[in-house]
Amino acid sequence: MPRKVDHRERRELLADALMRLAAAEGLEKVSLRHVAAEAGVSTGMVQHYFRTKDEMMTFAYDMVTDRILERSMAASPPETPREVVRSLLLQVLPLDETRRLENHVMLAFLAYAAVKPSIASELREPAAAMRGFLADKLREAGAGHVDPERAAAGLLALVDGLGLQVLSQQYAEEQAVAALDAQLALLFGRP
Amino acid sequence: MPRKVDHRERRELLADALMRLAAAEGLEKVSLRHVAAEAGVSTGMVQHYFRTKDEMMTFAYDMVTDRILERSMAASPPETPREVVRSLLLQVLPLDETRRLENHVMLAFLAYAAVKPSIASELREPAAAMRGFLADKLREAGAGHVDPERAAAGLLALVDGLGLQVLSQQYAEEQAVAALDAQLALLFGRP
DNA sequence: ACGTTTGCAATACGACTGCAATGTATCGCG
DNA sequence: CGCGATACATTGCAGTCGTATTGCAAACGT
Repeated sequence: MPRKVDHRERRELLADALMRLAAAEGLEKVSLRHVAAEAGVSTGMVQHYFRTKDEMMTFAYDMVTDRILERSMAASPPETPREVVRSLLLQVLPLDETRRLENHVMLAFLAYAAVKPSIASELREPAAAMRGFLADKLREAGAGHVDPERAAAGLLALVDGLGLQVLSQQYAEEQAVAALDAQLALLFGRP
Repeated sequence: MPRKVDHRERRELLADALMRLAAAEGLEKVSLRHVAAEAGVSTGMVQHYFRTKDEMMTFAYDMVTDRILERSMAASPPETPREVVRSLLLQVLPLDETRRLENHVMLAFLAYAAVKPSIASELREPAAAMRGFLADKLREAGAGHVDPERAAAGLLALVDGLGLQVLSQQYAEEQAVAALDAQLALLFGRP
């Protein structure tokens, strides 16, 4: 049995347990032992697949960003640029359980990255990519009277902030969607 | 000597040490001993003024929110509603060292509150107050074509998101200010 | 067939944690 | 002048943490 395991699969199993734990009890409760218990395995196995805790953490973070991008690309049949922009931004908001989990992990990692410059740099590249993609779509949509780059950055900051407020239960999900749509209406005009 | 100490003052001294620690090394490094060391006192004294760690944490959080509100109220000579709005929102962005510290603490607490409903509820009230205040100013300014409540919520989410990105070094300070001004221009028209 | 590698379990270690208990010095008050 | 309350300091405890070490069974290469 031992030789025949998929490394990637095991690591994702453990990272999923980590996410559940982080979303339910906070990042501070994430320890090798707790992750092992949540996943129903021994702590030794966790150590086998992640040599250090930091390795486990960054793997989980990378997994989350990958999944968000993946999902954003997936659910996009040929639509107008405006619809693409909206559906992408909706993928970032915590509107269902998986996205809630992802937002929790992202938030925890952002708080961590705010203090560890090494993590912060790793985080900068995918964010810039997404901003560029958004800006292109905005240009296509021809929201002529605003700078696309700035508008893209503003939209991303907006959904980040909205996600923050939804997670901390200051704001309901529908209100967040409404706020996003209001901003899109401001940029594009009424649909 | 013992009887003649100002309780509030001592607690703020300790909370300041906590903030410095949280901003420099992350919330996870905040422990009774570290706070004591940072403040240059014994851990016993910390225990004397905060019976539990949670008590210390919530005090620090309350202190931060109080200071932000205080500062927002203070630096407001009679101005146009638009200027009031802008200066208030600028008070939230991490544009100098004290505000950077405060943003760090707020971020860490938000991540914490996303998991502890009890903290989240304590956090909801001042946020709603600020939103209401902002909405009033927007009404005064007569940005007629948008719902003031929604615009206020959107602006707060925007500065939250911008703060997040500035802290995690994805975005420079001037860019954040520019993004805010762009949004204000969108709402109010060119100054 | 067999030794090496891989997958995992169990345990031990030193550092650190929040917290309680205890001791001691200093003040206000009767 | 006492005497209780306040303001600390010191120490100890039970627990958790990340990590290193060791052990062992199963699969593979030869």
